Amino acid sequence: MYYRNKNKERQKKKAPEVLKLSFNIQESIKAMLNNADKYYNPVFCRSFESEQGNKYHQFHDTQFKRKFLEIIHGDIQQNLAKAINVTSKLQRNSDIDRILQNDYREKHNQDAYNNMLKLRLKLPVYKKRSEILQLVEDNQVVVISGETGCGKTTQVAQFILDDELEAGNGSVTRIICTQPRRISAISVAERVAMERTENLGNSVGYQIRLEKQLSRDHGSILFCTTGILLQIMKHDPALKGFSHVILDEIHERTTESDFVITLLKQVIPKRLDLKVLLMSATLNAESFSKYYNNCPTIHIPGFTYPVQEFYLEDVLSFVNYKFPEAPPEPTGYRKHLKRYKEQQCKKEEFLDILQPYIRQLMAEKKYETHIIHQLWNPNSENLSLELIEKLVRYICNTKAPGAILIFLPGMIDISNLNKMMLESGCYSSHTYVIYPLHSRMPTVDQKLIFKEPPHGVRKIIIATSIAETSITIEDVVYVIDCGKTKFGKFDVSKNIQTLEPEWVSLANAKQRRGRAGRVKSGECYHMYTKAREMTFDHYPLPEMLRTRLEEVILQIKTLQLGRVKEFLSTVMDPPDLKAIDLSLALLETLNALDKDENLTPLGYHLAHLPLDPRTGKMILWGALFSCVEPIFAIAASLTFKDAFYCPLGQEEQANKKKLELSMGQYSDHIALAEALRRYEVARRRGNARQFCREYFLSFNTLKLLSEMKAQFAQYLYEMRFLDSENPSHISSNRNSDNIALIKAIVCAGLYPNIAVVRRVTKNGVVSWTPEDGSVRIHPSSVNNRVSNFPSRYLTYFTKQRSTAIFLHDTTCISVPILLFAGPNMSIKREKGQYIISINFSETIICEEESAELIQELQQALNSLLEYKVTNPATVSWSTFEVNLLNAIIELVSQTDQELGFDSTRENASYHEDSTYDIN
DNA sequence: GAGCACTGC
Repeated sequence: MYYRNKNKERQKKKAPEVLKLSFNIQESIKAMLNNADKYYNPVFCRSFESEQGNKYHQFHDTQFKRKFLEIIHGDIQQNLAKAINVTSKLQRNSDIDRILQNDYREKHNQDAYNNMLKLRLKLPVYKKRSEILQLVEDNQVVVISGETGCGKTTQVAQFILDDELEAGNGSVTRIICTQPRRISAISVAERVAMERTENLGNSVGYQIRLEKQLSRDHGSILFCTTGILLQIMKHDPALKGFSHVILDEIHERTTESDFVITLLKQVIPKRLDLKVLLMSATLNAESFSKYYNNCPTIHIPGFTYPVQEFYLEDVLSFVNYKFPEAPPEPTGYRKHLKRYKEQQCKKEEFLDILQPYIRQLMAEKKYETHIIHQLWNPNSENLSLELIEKLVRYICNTKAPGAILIFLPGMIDISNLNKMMLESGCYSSHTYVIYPLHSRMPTVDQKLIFKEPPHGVRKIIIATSIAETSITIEDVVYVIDCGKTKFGKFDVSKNIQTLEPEWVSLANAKQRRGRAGRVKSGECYHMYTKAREMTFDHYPLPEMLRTRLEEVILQIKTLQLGRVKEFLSTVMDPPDLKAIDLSLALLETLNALDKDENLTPLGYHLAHLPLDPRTGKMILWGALFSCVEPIFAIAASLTFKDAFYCPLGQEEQANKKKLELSMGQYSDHIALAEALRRYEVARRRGNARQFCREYFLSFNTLKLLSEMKAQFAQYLYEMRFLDSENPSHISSNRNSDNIALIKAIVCAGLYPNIAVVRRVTKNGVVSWTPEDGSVRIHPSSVNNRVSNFPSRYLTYFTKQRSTAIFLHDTTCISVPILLFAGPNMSIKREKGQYIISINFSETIICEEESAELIQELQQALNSLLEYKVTNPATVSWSTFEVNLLNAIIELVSQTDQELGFDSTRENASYHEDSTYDIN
């Protein structure tokens, strides 16, 4: 009874407020809308029937109209057929042939070149040179399989180039070679240029996003990321600019390389003179050959030093360790019951797989009984940092000098092991250096980690899978592989991204082992049994099967590859139809595709921006509303990565600094914008590095983000959505200091990603979304420890299920902002009041006239956006358009101040420290 | 109280 009363009381307190716009705002919206009738009705709200009967919005701009209709009505087969007849840059020119031939022959007289050649001759791949060249000569597609250290990445393109130069075919030879990572594209290009005793930009070049050193047009090799090749194919689908395409590391099965492989299958029959080389690790080379009608495969042996392997059973004989006993029986709670069931499942699997093996070990009597006893314990399959620490100590005490590399699943584990080691007192800084290595930790940007430590000091690196391929530390001799890795997936049935630890694949395990044998023979300690290894998958799941497909679909549409499902059924491992449907539905909601899967004008722009479609929409709004700096900064941070480090042991200080950057706005997004703004101010003053240290930010990331902002501005300028290609230009930043507006645009871009705050607990904030029910705010969000929110609504970009469903980045938004952002709200009249529901279980009660005005404002704004994307142009800040935008600005700003958000800047501003190019 | 790793004319 007491609780019921208390509850009632609570409900009373929560009696819904009725939203009413202030008189002034109502008047100005009315005046504006009256004006609007005259202005926009004939222009905005009419559609026209195109020749094909499809419904499109009215075009004025003929240039955009031409481009757009071309994409809508074209198809790849026609384009390829057309492209074949176009004369390419690669025209035979006997003068060039002769010059390049002499130039190449000349090299053999240089000592430097010949010294490099001596080294190259030692690579295993060199023994197969003539065989590879013959295969390429005889076949259009060849698969080259080879292990690390065989030299294929640096040599194969050179074999082809040198062969053609020598044969006098320089003018018609141009090789493009893709790499999955930016760093490798650059470093391979640099290495190859060095081997040819040239500077970059001659016969060797590279191109990655925001950075290039192109090679000459004839007789050359261009190393680039796979994404760049895809971009090239958008305007040169037949790849007329190239004679050879080499795709390296395709066994990694990135979405991009899988996509390119599928696309090339259509290009090959039309361009019989194009040679394609697919380079892969040995493990799955066969499947690529199969995919290309059993094209020939050539295998190249690798060269690495031998690595001795140990498994859990061996490790237990080196160190004395007891796994904790099995967990207690379940209690009645449902939550625990679920976990208990999971554990039972695991236990059964454990017994099925491992029992026979343990019996065999017993029979062989190779291991002592106490070890066998440990293996019987199902907890031996769980990650034990204690055991790993004991093993590290064992290696340090009994083995020869050499760096130790430890693979762990994630940040928490790295942090815990690091702490454990420091607190044990066994790793004095005179004899040990310990580096945690994670993409979000400051050590990734340090060069120190690659250096050999002073004599008598042992280097210990505690890393995630980042040290498998992305970061190579040469002097590693001992590898400890915990056997697990965190894996991002997309749960189709629940429509949610997940991140959970899983057993690695054999390919990962092999790669980890190989890290121990780069400079001399090494040792690898697997923290799982030989039996467990037998259950590992051969390879990780291809990326295309574990991510959302919006961007892939937009690519399919701009490349005019036809129906999405039809095309995706031709990739090597086609994604789930349900996953395709979910992404198609979202693109339709965003108005990027129409009901028939056709690209809309908005979709056309989103497909051309190097951004996720939601953040793409955000930057279009940012351009229209003239608040480019903060919005572009937020969009770049969300799709690329944010610059905030997680510094071990200083997490609290880092969180405080982030809170400071959020400027009392209850918003991670504002903190992202502010971080980049202050970085740019600091850079102009010459103290950017110091600023980054003080605020626990990554200098490298901020630098890239800043450049990305400029790239967005360039595209939008070319499309005429902006008046300047400089993102700092005053004309693009009239409203950059209006924080309420910034939040409104963030919300409009991220909509329908809205959550409602339910309650604040000791352990953080619990919120609610219609799709998932209860969700948590991630501890790294500035909003996780807020006790009193000015509004109950949050917008977010990333939602991910790990130990719970977390919203990683959040912005608290007021009701008017929510109304502005939600494009499909419905207004119902009930008991004399208007109830606005926003595709969302929460309803907002609104005073009648305000409701109508908001709805009309919404419609006018949507028409404006549609009109603008169809007829790209900037807003003329002196006309009706500006009245409409100002009315919206007023609407979203109004209650922000009342709610206690500080909406205007006092100390800091985008207009301070003026660097605007007024001209 | 916690984010494997990549990428884009």
